[in-house]
Amino acid sequence: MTLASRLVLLIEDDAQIRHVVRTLLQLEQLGVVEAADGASGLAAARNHKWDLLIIDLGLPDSDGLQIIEQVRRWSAMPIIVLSARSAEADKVAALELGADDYLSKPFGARELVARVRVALRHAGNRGGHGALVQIGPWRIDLTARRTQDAAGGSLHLTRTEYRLLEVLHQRLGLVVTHRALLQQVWGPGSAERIAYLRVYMRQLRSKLEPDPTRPRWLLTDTAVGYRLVQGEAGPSESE
Amino acid sequence: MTLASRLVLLIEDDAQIRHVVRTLLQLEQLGVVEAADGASGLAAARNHKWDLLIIDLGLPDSDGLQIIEQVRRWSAMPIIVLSARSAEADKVAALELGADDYLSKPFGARELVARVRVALRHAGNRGGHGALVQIGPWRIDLTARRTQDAAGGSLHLTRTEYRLLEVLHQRLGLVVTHRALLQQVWGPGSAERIAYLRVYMRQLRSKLEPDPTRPRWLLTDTAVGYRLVQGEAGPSESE
DNA sequence: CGGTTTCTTTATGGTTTCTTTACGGCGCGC
DNA sequence: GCGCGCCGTAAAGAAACCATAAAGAAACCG
Repeated sequence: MTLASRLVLLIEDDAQIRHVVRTLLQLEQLGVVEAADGASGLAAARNHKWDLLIIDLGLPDSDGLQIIEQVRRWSAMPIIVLSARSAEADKVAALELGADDYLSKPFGARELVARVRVALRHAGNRGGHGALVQIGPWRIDLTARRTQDAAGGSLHLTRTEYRLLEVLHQRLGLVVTHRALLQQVWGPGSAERIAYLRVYMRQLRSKLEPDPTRPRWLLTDTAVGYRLVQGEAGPSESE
Repeated sequence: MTLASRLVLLIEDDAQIRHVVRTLLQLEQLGVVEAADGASGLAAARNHKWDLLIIDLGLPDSDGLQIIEQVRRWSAMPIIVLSARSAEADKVAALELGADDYLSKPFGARELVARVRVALRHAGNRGGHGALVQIGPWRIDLTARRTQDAAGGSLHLTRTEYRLLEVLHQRLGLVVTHRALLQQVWGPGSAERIAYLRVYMRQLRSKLEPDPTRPRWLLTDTAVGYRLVQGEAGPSESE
């Protein structure tokens, strides 16, 4: 997850429609998870943080309206309703319960995509923070590109430095090979320029590590790669 | 803020539809102002602060799509489109230009009301009223578009400047990428004109920052974007 | 319609960030 | 304890990026 892509939960019993919608959303660079019935859909809705919920009202096991009501008890995520029912009363009911949009089947592919974009546009305005990495005194928000300590002091890192931390953080605690780092940070074709890594690792250490000569969080695996470990304590010193 | 204080601008040439919509909205405790053509509608849109714009695409004097595009240049207010055209291409075009919803005529009264409520719900969630930004000596009311200091002195900012601040404020403290800023301020298709950003950031800094050379609130993230930070102290470096 | 504000576009010089190269140290196998 | 590979460190040139000024174009307002 280089750029944390957005995640959509799709609750729909008809496999064919599921496939169509999934394909459309994936073309929009969206991650899609499917649920085929209300029960598993509701469970999935609870277990992750979604950027959008698309739900069919005509589910076999439960009423889609009830699911909307449930979801709205704890989440403000955008909800788009798909439905075979096109009666006005159905639309009004869904919208009043907290849905943000309502499409009657059959719907056009491009219209669906456009309305999904609108929903995400709205959601995008609610700014959220990403995962925090803790390195010594520093708390690093990789998505916001912000690095602060407990006292509120801030530290400036460059684009490449954040990128490197991002890749290391994807494999938190595990070693990332030179090759993998170079490819993910500098793109394919940079696989042999290990010198970059040395320069940037040093740079990061001198910015983040209290004692850059004895790193506790940005660790070297000689001849293999580098590794990021998290936590206030870091690996204990053994002198 | 009560519902009664919300104002809706209705741009629609058909007097009959105007009457119907006005009646429906007034039953919702909404204030309604009507415009019968595009030119006066656009003028009205500029001259007041609206909570919602409802616009017919089939205006005699101008293209409704162009009006949407214009309005989005300086305002993020919700826009609902009414249209006799029900072709998918029309819907997609309107939604992509920044409309939030699209109803084809004939539409049901209750559905219109429900969708209006959804639009206002979104607007209500957005930042809220009295979104004040404090930058140095200046207190900026983004919704009212007024800028004053403690002594009562006022400062004039242009539409684009306010819009830029608005977008930055939505992600207060976080980086907003060049691309995101350009798209949200200048519309889609302006993604490559970073020069705009440079010019306007400088303009804002020279108006707002006590020392524009050394910005404390409007910060640059080289090769990434810009960010707005709030607070009297400003950023503190510890490098 | 004419003056004024606002927006767009371009050129220049300064700053930050990236890349490249060189050198000394450390550890490991011989 | 010696050679070899790998690592950390430093620094300087190159490239990318940014702030600034200024002027022409467009939009706005009376």
